[in-house]
Amino acid sequence: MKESASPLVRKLTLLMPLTEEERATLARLEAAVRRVPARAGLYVQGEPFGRVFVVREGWAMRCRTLSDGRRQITNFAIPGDILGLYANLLEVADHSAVALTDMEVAEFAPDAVTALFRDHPRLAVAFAWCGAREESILSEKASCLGRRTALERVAHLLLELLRRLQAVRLAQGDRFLLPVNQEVLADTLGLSVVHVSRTLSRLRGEGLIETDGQNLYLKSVAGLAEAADFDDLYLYYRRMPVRMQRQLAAE
Amino acid sequence: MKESASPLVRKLTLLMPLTEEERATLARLEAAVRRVPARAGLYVQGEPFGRVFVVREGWAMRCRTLSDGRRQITNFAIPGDILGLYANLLEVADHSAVALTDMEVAEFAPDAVTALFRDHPRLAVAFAWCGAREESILSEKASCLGRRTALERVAHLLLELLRRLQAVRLAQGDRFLLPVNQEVLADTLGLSVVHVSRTLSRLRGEGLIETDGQNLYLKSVAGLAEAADFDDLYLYYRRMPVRMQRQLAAE
DNA sequence: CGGCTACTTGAAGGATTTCAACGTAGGTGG
DNA sequence: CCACCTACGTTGAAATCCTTCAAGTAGCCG
Repeated sequence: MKESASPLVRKLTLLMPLTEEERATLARLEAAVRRVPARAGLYVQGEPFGRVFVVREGWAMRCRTLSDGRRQITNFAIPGDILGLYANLLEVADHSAVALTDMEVAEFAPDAVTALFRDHPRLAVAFAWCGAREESILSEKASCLGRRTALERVAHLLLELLRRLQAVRLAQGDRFLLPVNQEVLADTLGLSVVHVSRTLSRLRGEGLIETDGQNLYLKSVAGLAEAADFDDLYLYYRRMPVRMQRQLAAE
Repeated sequence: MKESASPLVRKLTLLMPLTEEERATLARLEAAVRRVPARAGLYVQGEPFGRVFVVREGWAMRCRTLSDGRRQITNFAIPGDILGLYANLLEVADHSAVALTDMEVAEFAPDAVTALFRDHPRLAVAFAWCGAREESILSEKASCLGRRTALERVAHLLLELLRRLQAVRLAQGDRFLLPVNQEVLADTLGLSVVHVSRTLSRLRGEGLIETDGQNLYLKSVAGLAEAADFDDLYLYYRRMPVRMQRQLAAE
């Protein structure tokens, strides 16, 4: 793989080797690139979806807002992630996507996804895999919010982000940049800002992490994994089942 | 629609009208029917998925278990729901599916899903819609677990179940049978059994619900919706976007 | 320097959990 | 037919985790 490959290509390559033609198809899909400033909305809960986005640079969040302003961030989107994959299926968005940093995104019409499913079965599977993975991450988030303590949730989130960033080569060893403030973390973790601050202090105190502004260093990945009961199975970083690969090759 | 239509057909019909041929295809898919006793596992976290299931009768749950036994139920499966839709994409299951009651399920090989996607684009969209909806329900669950109080969570769950059961005609007005004990509710809601009991009492005390064993009567759907900040947008009970329908008709 | 935002810390309060006891209903076996 | 057992729901009291309120600090920028 070329070092210049897009984050999406890097991510999908973990799933299955891509042919030159498939790379070219993805490159065409990612041809229309746009910059999005921090805090801009990509799509908004209750309004039509509009377009599909592939994150190439920067972070976004997907969130739901209650009528009194309480907010739950359901997932972060990092480079390589797709936003609005189901735009074709829904009249209006069931959640919002908002840029957390300045971003570079590729955007295309939802119809392009339909065309991809029709003309490129292997890429269709890769996209379906992205959707399945999204669902699995959401599932794991539910088990964090419902059944893990504050300390476990924070440790779990940091490990998840590390693994996901490593997959698209955006971590430096066990270090990465977390470009969000503690209010955003609180809304991700289902905690108050104050308690996020305390919990991070505690992780620092136990020697599990170090922080320097937004720079994070997971000093003991093993210790964090133990503290969080973390198992990365749900992130799907395994090859596609062999049976599936054979089936696709036959087409 | 014939009254004898399967719950899956009833559910998909809400999305788009199905042709006779599509109904026949679904009937073939649901041909191999099997009974599953309560407490049996359909697939198990960490083990290969095996087969895909369509619930025809009875309830199941999808859940994740932490290593110390804590459990989060991520969703209930009721008649018309599909379990293991992504079986093809994953080597092993990221969660378990367990029967909550005696069930009747249709089962088929994951390859049948692949074939369906290849040969029946409209049904493929309908299945993708099921997946998208599953993700949306999970998202809403996250916002319940992370940002709603116990009372709101319980009210929200009851309303969600009512709407979903109504969609497959398994509710009697605002009454339905909830075939689970409070321990299961607790693991769904991210609460303790004791607090579920107290919260249900409170809803009864406020005249919002009545219970008689497992029979539930939502006395004031409006009151519950207000208490829960419930908006059924996330359940996707809207027709497919017109644009999408046109696109498919053209094929 | 003042004013903003973000983070931290202490103290008090509240929501929920845990522990424990009790009641009821259904099922089983003597 | 009754005694016993188990599963489930309820209720009270104490404990805990987390939130809220409040104040203080640090960094940044005009």
